[in-house]
Amino acid sequence: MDIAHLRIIHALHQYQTLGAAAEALCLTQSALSHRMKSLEHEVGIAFWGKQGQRLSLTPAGQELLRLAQRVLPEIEVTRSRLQLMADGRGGRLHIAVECLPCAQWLNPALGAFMREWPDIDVDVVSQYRFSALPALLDYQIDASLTPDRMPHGDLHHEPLFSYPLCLAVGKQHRLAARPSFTALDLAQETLLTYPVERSRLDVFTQILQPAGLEPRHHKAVGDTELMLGMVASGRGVAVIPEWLAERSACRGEVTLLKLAGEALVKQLWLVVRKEDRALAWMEGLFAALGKHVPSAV
Amino acid sequence: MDIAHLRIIHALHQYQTLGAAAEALCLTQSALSHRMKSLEHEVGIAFWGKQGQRLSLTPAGQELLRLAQRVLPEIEVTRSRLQLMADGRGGRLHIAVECLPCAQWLNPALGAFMREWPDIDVDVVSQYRFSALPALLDYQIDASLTPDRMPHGDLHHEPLFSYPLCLAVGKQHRLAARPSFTALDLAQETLLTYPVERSRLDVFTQILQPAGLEPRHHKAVGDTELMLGMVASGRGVAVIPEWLAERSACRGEVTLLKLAGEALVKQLWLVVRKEDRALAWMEGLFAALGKHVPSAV
DNA sequence: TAAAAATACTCCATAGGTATTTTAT
DNA sequence: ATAAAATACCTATGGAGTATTTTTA
Repeated sequence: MDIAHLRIIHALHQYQTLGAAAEALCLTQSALSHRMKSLEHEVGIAFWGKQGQRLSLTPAGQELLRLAQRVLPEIEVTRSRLQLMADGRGGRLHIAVECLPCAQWLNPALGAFMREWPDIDVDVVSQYRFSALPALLDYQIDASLTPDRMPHGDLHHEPLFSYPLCLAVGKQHRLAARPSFTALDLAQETLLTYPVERSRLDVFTQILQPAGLEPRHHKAVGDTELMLGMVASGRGVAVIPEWLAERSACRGEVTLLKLAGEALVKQLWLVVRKEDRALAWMEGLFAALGKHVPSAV
Repeated sequence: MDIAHLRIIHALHQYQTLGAAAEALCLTQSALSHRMKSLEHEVGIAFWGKQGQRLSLTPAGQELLRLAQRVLPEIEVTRSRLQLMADGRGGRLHIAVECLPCAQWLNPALGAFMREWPDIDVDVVSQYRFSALPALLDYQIDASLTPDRMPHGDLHHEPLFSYPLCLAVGKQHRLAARPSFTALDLAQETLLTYPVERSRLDVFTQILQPAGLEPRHHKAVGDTELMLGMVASGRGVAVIPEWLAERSACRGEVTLLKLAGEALVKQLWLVVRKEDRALAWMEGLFAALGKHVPSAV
């Protein structure tokens, strides 16, 4: 049994005569007759009987017709989706986000892209935190938003924007008057971080651990606004991307200090498969994200 | 796009390697590779990428897989149904009933058949009252239960049983003591019939109209039990199949009179397409119905 | 080197065409 | 006589096989 058989039985039902059905299918009456006869021989049952000049479907033919009516529309949907993908107008963009604040920036930035490319199936997923690389290569996701490079010959890293990490402290904090901070300063503080392992927190990997220090206390806070609120009220300090804290700083709720010496600069990347890099809509995505670089940068 | 492509993508997903999938499909690895490549060229998009030795499905491939997962089971169901029909084990038996009392007899009689042939899709329909013949030839129904022959070269008439029509009157009725009745007797009565046109009522076509007579009153009653109840209480008389009234007569609620002269004998037929006549289950149906001939006959 | 997919090349099965016959109005 | 399906017959496409090459772990 083939899709062709379903097309034939469906067209016959629609156009009543084999000739008309054949024309609709860009085939000849003979071809349709042949094809269905072969299936009839294969399964050993007739699909129609001659009712004068008319053909009417036997119960078996009606069974086949029902299958056609269920299945053909689904096939058409898939065909057109594949066509859209092939034309570069449609596609799937499932983005994995590794860092929580990144998602906060990403969502509004995606809005413009989705308006411009309505046929792209856009989704943001936060699973795959550690396995973005294999997930990308395995086509489970189509892009990864991350501050860390994941070098691989089949992957393209699109730079989005770079930004310094800085220390947010409350207005009244003893460090607020200082222009910069050191690892030693942190050792006397209550440090607020996102609730992830230390190995994924730059404060530890880049600042504290190299100096062999520990913060006085360490509290995990899941929400950025909440975290900045705690900083504002003096209940801790936090090392976060400058652009994330900028708004709070403007409102005068917190003060931002750069790291003493060379500032700790991070880079945000969008990692995609090389094969997808040149797609028109992928270029569109890069452009749309480029236009949403945080004003603080 | 073909069912084969869906089978391939499905098997690949299930067995992980093309070789294993090919084995499951009784084909070679080369065949699967070829076939999918040709579809890839046709629609212009790749369905998988090599991930080392492993193949992983691209978004397009996943789209195709989803179609396969939806569609293949439906196709299998239809295939097995057609196979059942071809083997003569399955099939469809939609019976049109023309006369209301016939249906009352039919339903219990079908029970035994359905137990014996569980794969037959049995249904009783009361539409097609006047168009049973074309509906049969057009495969809209598969059998017609009727007291009237409908001669046609492609139809087979299976005789079920014959039965006399008789007049049911109340115990206290003036005719109750008589052994038989005439058309003239009816002219003075309130006649109860089923709510259908006169041309389909034997009382009129066979008895009253030949004698050029009319009943005093004529009331239509849809339900047999109700009708016999009205007869029992003297509110009318009814000409009905003897086997239908037999139960009430036994209970002494009504008295049955034969038509004077030669009794009016009817025959119940099951009309089916000649091509279906020899099917094993059709023979089974005839046998099952034969065993349910009303005891009164 | 082993295991897998892709490719080159060949073959033949069959889908589909043309022309004709059959069937029904 | 017309309109439709079935059939006979032919052709060529393309699906599937074997053998080989390429890729990767």
